[in-house]
Amino acid sequence: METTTRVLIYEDNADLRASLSQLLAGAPGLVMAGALGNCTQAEADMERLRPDVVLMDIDMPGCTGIEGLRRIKAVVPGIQVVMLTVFEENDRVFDAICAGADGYLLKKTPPGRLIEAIGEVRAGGAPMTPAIARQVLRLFPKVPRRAPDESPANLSAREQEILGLLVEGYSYKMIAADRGISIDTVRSHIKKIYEKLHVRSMTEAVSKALRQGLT
Amino acid sequence: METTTRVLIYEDNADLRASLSQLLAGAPGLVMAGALGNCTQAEADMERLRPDVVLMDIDMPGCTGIEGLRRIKAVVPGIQVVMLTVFEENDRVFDAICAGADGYLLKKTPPGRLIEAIGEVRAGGAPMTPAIARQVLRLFPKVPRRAPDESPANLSAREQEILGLLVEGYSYKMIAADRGISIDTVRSHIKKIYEKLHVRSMTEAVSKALRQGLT
DNA sequence: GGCGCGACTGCATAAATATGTGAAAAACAG
DNA sequence: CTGTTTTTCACATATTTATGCAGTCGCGCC
Repeated sequence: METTTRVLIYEDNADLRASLSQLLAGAPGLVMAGALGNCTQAEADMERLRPDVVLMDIDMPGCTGIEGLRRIKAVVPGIQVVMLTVFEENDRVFDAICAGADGYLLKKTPPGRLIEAIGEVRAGGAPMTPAIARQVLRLFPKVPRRAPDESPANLSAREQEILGLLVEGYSYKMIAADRGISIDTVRSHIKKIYEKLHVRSMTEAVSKALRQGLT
Repeated sequence: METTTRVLIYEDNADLRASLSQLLAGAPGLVMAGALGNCTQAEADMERLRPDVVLMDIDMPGCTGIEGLRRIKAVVPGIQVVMLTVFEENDRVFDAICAGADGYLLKKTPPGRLIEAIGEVRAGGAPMTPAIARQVLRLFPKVPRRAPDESPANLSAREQEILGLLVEGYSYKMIAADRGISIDTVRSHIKKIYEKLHVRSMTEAVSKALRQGLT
C-alpha cells in the first residue's frame, strides 16, 4: 500500500470544489489527483489522473454522479468511490449502492470526518452516515419492514390504488378508463388523497408517495 | 420519546453478560431491562421486559441469535436489535441483515463505542464496523438492476434544476418566482425536459426523476 | 332501524398545464 | 469566427387539474 492516497473530486459547484480541494490537499497522506466539475469524461479522467479514491457529487448537470460511478466501476472497479449528496434520498442511495458505491456521505459532513472517511475506504471500510446505514439495511428486501415512525397516511385501498396510477404517470382520464369508473369519481378520490397527504397537486402527491414508499 | 432507553442483553457467557450489564447500567440515559443467557423465550421476554434496544449475541446454544432476532422482529418489529459477534463472517452478516438486524458490532467493541451505538440505533442509525459496512455494500450487486430503459437523459443544468423544483412540488408560477424568470420561460424549459425524458406530464416527469435518481 | 363512512357519480368554475410557433441574447465548441 | 445549444421571453389555444357543493348506494355498528 502506498503511503499517499490520490483523491479526485467531482463537484459541479466551483466554490465547494475549490474549498474541498484545498482542504484535502492540506491533509497528511492525501494528494489531490484533480477536482472536476463534471464526470462526462469519467473513463478518460481515471486513465489520466489515476486516483485511488473518488469523491463524487451525486447531483451534477450533464452526467449524474450515479452514472459517473457506474462508468468508473466499469473500467476500474478497484477505485474507491464515495458519493456525496445533499439529501439522504432512498432511491438514490439504492441506485448508488447497486452501482457499486463504497461510501455515502452528506455534503455537510465536517471536514475532519471527510478526511477520516477517505482513510476508511482505503482501509476497506464503507463510510456512511448512520441514517444511510440504516437505509441500506432496510433495502434488503428479504424481510420487508414497516417504518415504525412515519404516518401510516391511512389511505383506503382504493386511494392507494389510484395513487399508484398517478405515480405511473396516468392522467385522470386514463385512470377512469383503466379502472372503469367515472372521471368525477377519480377527482373525488384524488381530493381525498390530497387531504390525507397534505398536498395540493399531483406532483406533490407523486413525490410524497415515492419518497415515503407508500405506493 | 422517553428519555431513557431500556436495554436487554442476550449473551451466553455469564461473565461477559455481567460485565456488559454493569457497564451499560452505569451509562446515563440507559437502564437495563434484563440480561439473559439464551433467547429461547424471546417473545415472552419482549412482552415481559419491554426493551427498546436488544444486544444479541449471535452464537448461543439452544437458539441462535439469528433465530432470536427473527422471532423478536416477528412480534415487535419496532425493537432495535444490534447483533454482537466475535467474527465478521460473511454468511452470518448476510443472514442477520436479512432477518432485520439494526446494527452489527464485534464483541471486542470498546465500551464507549457500544454505548454510543445504542444511542445511534435509537436515533434511527445503524451502527456497524467499517468492515461490516463494506460487506453489506458488497452484498448488493448480487441484485443487479437498472432499467434497460434508455438514454442518459442529457438534461442541461437549468433543466435539472427545474426538474428538481417540480419534484419538490413547485408549480410553474412558483418556479418562475423562485428563480426570477418568466413563467413562459419555465414552460419552455419544461417542454424540453418532457422531450428529453419522453414524458408528457409533470407527474410522469417527477416519477421518472425520482425513480432514476436524476434529480 | 338509524348513523356514519367509504366508494361512487354529477355539475360548475377558476386555475394550471400541455403544446405549438416564433425569436433574441448568451454561452460554448470546433 | 461560425454554428449549436442553452436560456430567455411572448402569444395562443386546447386540455387537464383543483375545488366546492350535492347526492346515491352499500356496509358494518350500536
